[in-house]
Amino acid sequence: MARPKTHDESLRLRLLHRAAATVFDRGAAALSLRQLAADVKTSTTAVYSLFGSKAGLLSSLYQEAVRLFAERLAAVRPTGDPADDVIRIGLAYREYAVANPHLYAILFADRGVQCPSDSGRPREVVETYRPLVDAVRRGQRAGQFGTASDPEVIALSVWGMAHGLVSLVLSGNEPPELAVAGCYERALRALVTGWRGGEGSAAGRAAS
Amino acid sequence: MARPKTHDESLRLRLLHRAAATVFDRGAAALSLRQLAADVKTSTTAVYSLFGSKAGLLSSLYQEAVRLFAERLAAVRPTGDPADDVIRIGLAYREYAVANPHLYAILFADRGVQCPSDSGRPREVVETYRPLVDAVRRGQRAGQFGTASDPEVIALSVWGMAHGLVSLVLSGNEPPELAVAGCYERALRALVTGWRGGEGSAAGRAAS
DNA sequence: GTGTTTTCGTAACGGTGTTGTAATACGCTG
DNA sequence: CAGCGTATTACAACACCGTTACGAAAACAC
Repeated sequence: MARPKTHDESLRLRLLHRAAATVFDRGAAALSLRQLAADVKTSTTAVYSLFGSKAGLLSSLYQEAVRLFAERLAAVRPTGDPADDVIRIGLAYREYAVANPHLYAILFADRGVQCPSDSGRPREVVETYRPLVDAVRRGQRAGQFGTASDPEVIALSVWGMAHGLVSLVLSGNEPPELAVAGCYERALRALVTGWRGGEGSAAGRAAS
Repeated sequence: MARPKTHDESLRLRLLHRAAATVFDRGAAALSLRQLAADVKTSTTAVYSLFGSKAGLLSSLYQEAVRLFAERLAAVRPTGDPADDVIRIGLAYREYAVANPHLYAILFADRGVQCPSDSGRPREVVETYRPLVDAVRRGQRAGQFGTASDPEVIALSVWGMAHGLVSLVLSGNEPPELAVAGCYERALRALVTGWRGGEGSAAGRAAS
């Protein structure tokens, strides 16, 4: 009927791959559609016909990053010690973030900054912490965590601590004379220990 | 000697104030120097003679935000229960972040994104967690925390958990069926409890 | 060979931060 | 009081961005 399509799946992958490379080592802000199109020897129109907009391109990149992240966390196989599984998931979390800081930044970027089109759909990052919830649930059944709190709550606290310490490092807000790397695991273990006997045993009940 | 200066301290404050207002409710990305200059009825040159660049302006804004943040955390007066002081500092942390999300975002933004000029100097955010370290130190003396870890390490874990949970909320990565608001304090208390008896009492020593 | 239709590259639009340049407005001098 | 010197400012140009309108290109139908 008309001229043959060159904005096909192959070009889509090439664009995605090149964009991933740029974002990987220079960040999402350093990604220019003009430069990207020139690198892949096409025009900016290709990005718009294949991804809709720059936000759409970043959204596809986001999907890919989340997939890798979920794979990395799911690769932590359960052992007979669920509490230790939680720690190892936390370590894998940190490992991924340190290895791919810019992809990690895309994962946890502000909602407003990115994906203004499909902001209705929930972000899939939250799906990646399912293995953590499962580990906590197994730990509760094994008596390693108190049953006073839902496993989701305990998992969220671990998730928050991992994300917080990793974010401090990646954003350059690490205390100067104190390396997070050296106490990350100890902090996680302290938290796990704190959930053991149910919360609020020592300092609880005062406020709230 | 020449025409009178209008790019003086007064204009500097007006620019800073107007920029703060814009950043406060629309974020740093929505701040345009042209719009800012028009609002204050001057030219963009004023920003460059007073702040050097947009990054310089944001850096001044950063200083201001850090000052407010430090004030808010220092306003938590020590009581006879240091462990509870730690919790209350954590709650104040969250309160500030939720009340001023965009200022909080400036505080913990990527180093690369912002302040490319004065990136040599250490960031002052780390200074704001001094009250937390002090509270932990008092708690150790009172026997509420184990002495196996430096107070800086314990404080950093609390700092990380607060920052992590708050960041998850602000970036829109909160689990859908689970409000952080409802378990934030419980998580902090669990962590404090976990540091009580020295770390690693239950799940320790397995890895590492 | 002409028409039609789909597709794509180019160029333009409105916007940004930044910088070069020319006009301004005063103090000093004659 | 006129005019110069100069510090200081406003304006316009520059290079770049994401996005979009539009005309050219290409393959099929007749």
